[in-house]
Amino acid sequence: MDVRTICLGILTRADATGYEIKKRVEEGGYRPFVEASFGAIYPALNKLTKDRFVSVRAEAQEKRPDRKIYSITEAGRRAFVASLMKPLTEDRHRSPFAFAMLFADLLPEQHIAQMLDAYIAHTEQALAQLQQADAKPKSQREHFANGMSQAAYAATLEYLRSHRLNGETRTAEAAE
Amino acid sequence: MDVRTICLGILTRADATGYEIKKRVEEGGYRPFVEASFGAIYPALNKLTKDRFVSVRAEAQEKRPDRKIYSITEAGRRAFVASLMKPLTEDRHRSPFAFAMLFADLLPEQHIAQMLDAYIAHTEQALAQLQQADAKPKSQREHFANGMSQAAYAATLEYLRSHRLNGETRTAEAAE
DNA sequence: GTTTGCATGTAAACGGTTACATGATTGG
DNA sequence: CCAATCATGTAACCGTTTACATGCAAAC
Repeated sequence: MDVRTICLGILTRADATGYEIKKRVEEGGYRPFVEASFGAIYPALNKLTKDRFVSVRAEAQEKRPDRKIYSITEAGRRAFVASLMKPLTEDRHRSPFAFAMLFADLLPEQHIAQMLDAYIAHTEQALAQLQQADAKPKSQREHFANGMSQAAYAATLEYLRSHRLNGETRTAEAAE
Repeated sequence: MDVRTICLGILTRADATGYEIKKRVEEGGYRPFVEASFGAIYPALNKLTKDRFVSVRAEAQEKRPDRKIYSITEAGRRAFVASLMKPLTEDRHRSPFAFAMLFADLLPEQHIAQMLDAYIAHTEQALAQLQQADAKPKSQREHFANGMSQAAYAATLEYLRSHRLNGETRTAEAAE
């Protein structure tokens, strides 16, 4: 999902500025499977405006840049739906942690333990954020998508917790 | 994990040509959390050679380009371990499917069903591949990393299967 | 008094993908 | 007969990240 499509999606829910779009991507139900930085969002919004997929109205502010509030147009809605309808690209799950684990035999035992702790903590956080987002009233579909992510995170956590000590024990045995 | 690091990792296991590195990334335990294309691998190997992290020996072949067999050097091993030791970047899970599901209310019911079926089939395949890779003798660590991915996939599948019909029923009710 | 939040934008650099070029061999 | 496998490599292009520029106000 490129940033243009992400922007269109967010704008189907409500009008927003570039700044607000970033916030919405970070919070709630969009994370963890989409991302967008300012450097990508602002140019994307300009291109969408040129293409007439969104319209802008500026709101003057004192001592601050004007708020540029974007709304999706009918053409934008059609383009967005069209992009969801055409065959989706595959999920891409890049995990430096999992990759590192494959080579854990090259790493000090202590460091592996730290990495595991950090990863578990991080996954717990992500899960908590998803649960929080889920608490707010949502459409059934959003609930569904959120639940899918929660299921994956919860299973990962359970696996890590139950295999952590085992792994250490086995390594200790192997060291004898 | 950039392609250079991925190449180094593969080469810690065994010498390989660029072509073989690609194959090993696609098969077995590396998928689904790493990827690398030829257009990335060959330049990466050239850079690694320049940096003395790998060495090459060419094997002449008739009617085919020479096989260039790469070996990791001591310096390469150290660089690889160092890159695993420094703070890892976060996992990035980009899921066009999950994103599309968030906006499923904009899509025809039939199309959603198709997307779900395709995604379930795809996830089943990925899980099967992981289980297959796991059947071959592996180090404990590789088994651990593989198991983590399997747990996540299995949980996702279970979730999708158990919520699929519910989703359809609810939608049918909502349509009345 | 420093950090965070608000608010927009540009430009250079980066890493990677896609398509192309070349071409014999084997298997369906 | 066509597709896939083996085998390397280049070049154009793409989207994105990162760093920079600007600057007030409120909260801690």
